[in-house]
Amino acid sequence: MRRNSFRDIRAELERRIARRVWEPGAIIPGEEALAVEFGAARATVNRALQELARSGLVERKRKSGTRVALHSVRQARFAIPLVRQEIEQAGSLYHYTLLSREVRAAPDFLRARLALPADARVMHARCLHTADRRPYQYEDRWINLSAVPQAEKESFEETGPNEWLVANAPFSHAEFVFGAARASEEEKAVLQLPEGEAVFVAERMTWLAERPITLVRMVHPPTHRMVTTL
Amino acid sequence: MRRNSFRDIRAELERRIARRVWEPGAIIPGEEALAVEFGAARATVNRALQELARSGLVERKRKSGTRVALHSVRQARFAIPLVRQEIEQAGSLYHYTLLSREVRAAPDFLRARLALPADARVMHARCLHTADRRPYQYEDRWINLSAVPQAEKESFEETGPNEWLVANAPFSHAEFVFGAARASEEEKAVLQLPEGEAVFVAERMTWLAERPITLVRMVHPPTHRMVTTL
DNA sequence: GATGCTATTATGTATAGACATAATGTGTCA
DNA sequence: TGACACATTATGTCTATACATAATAGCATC
Repeated sequence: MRRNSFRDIRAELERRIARRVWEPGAIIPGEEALAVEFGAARATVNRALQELARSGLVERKRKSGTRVALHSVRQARFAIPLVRQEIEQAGSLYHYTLLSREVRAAPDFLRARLALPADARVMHARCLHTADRRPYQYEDRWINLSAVPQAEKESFEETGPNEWLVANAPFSHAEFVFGAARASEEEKAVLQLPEGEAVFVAERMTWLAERPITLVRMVHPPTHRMVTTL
Repeated sequence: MRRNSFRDIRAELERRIARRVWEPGAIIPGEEALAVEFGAARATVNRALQELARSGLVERKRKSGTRVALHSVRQARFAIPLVRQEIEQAGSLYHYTLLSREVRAAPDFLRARLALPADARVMHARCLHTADRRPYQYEDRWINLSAVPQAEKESFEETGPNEWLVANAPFSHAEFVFGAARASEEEKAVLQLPEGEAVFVAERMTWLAERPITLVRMVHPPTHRMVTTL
């Protein structure tokens, strides 16, 4: 019969926001008042409110207080699966091919995007992932060798850099960019697309504690769909 | 010169994982031991570790302890802003135009996707959202009038159905689909795109407690980027 | 009236101590 | 040997208290 766990408090606050007990934009009672109401410590209420703030349901500002977000800018989650898993879960046959692998100085665009020093050495790998022998994803990857020096010893003939990095170079922070584009000549050739076809492009940059790890551009045929639920 | 804030501790733990002080899969010292090491309370260390666990960098289990995650299969979140906010936050001028509005029987494809009965009546609205007078998003929306009957009274001349629905029809469940495609004739005309251009397509279906509310197809020019961080 | 200091206030964070809970190990008994 | 109760242990959570910090309002000053 405990009503004072931070989960219970969070759930009750969510309920009140959903039922419009507190209108969007309205200021809700302070931590102290809620603590009294729920018979809990302020720290417990604080935890509940912090989680609501993180999920975007409320906005908090010192001195001002906590208010229900105006346009509940809700957040959706999507999983970041390995290509292999994604394909095998769909019941298809996965196959990986390394197209090229090269160690070189970082090109300017890469240095700019990952904030690398002028003399940075990187690995550039291009790969193709197929599902049932049909092109599924063209992977164009850059790895910062000063952050992941062991990568230089890897051939990536059997295992792709994606799987290798997941197992050997954890990351703490990532940035994703999704978009559409017309297929470049190279993409058209690798993915076996007709002239002028559209492609779905996902780019990912990852860092581990401020150190840039990798930038990858993943290009899919236009049949590809990224699905997520809320 | 305090090194005992939970942020400092979290950062230091991230650093050690990054530098392989603790290998992936290895068990790291317990909260008590870390608290002594950092000269902080156990609760502070706990908070740091919980955040690392939430971001997927470590896995925690009672009694067993905390270990560095092997395959950090992770989830990213992305915000779902209103188009207007998205545009205004970028410092651009937002403008909305209703292209068409029609009440009709649900077409077959819609009945299939939203599981509507044969006699379902729906509203079909087509809108254009511009940023600095340039086409930004073409919105093709279907609203289930049996779930949201008040929508029939709305003209949607001034306020778009998106904003109206957010304020008037809460949803409990949603499904998102993202993809790329070649612009259709209609999309090409509305978004003023050259022949054969690619478009970024986002579709959203929402339900309120099993009742389908709306299906919307949002089409963007290929310059559009959906960005999210982790 | 504009500027800048100061008090106030709500949230943010840290702490010690306590108890809860889940997973694991261990010993007992049939 | 196997089932089951019990002890152990690391994480999970709550409390009360204290102080930190950001944002605001009000006052004083120029």
